[in-house]
Amino acid sequence: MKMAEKKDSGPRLSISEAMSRGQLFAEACPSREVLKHVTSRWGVLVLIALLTGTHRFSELRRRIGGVSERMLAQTLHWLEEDGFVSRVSYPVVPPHVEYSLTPLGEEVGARVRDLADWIELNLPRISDVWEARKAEA
Amino acid sequence: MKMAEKKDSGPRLSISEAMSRGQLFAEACPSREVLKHVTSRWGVLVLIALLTGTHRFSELRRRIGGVSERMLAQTLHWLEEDGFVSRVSYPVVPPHVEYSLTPLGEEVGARVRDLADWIELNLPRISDVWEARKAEA
DNA sequence: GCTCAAGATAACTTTTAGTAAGTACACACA
DNA sequence: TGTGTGTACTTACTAAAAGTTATCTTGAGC
Repeated sequence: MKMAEKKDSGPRLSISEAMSRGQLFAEACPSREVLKHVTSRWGVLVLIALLTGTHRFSELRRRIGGVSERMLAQTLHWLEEDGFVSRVSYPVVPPHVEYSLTPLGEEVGARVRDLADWIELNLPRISDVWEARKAEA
Repeated sequence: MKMAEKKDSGPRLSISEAMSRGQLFAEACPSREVLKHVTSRWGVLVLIALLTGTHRFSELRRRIGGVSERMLAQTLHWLEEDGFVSRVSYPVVPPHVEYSLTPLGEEVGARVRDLADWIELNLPRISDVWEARKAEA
């Protein structure tokens, strides 16, 4: 873990470049934590699912194929802590909890959906690349 | 034994629902694989870095704070396989390899950058949420 | 001949995600 | 009275992924 050349190892960004491009390239940037939650495997799907409105825990679980209860709970907790998801719990038995997006969550969710939509729309172009690579191998 | 024995056979999406919202909610959707590469911790940063032009391996390594050689190599390999990154290797010693975005990579990179930019721009709003939560605890 | 560089890779360790099970309580059914 | 069901978690365990370290290659420079 020897990072002796600290002065030389950093990115050579001018102040203006750093301001325009942000701090994401810096290791300790707090944005990375948020990005990690938002772009996590299940975070993406939770945000997209909640863009269509309020959902209960088990509705989300059924809708998002392959997610485990543990991961769904953890992902919802992350997104709630970052202020993207609002959690409303009704003190009834059996438990009834509703999850929805905050205004902040709707904004970030829209970007995530754009990215996901692009990928789904362009999947044929991507799988062409896969096929071409297989053919030449 | 207490849990329902019936294995969850996947989301019950009608064809029209599936077509309108895509297959991302289905467990076996190939888009998820692409999404995983694009939204991976280092994939995001590699795409954004390459949006500014061609870079060599060690330039990327220096620019993206905290990435290990192994992870950078793996991420570049994923993105190359998906057709987002073009790798040009010059047969010289020491090795000289240049990485750049394909047209496909520029398109997806733009979406990723939009998302990352939103997060950086709105980080103050998010950290307000963190602060408020800390204060009430 | 020794060291260095750049890019890659194999062996090893730590962190994270996924699996299975348990919890509490009301209601339905028998 | 007892069994079973649904809901929203939580905990303990295990499989998988990410991260760390060491090594390889090959010609140039010392």
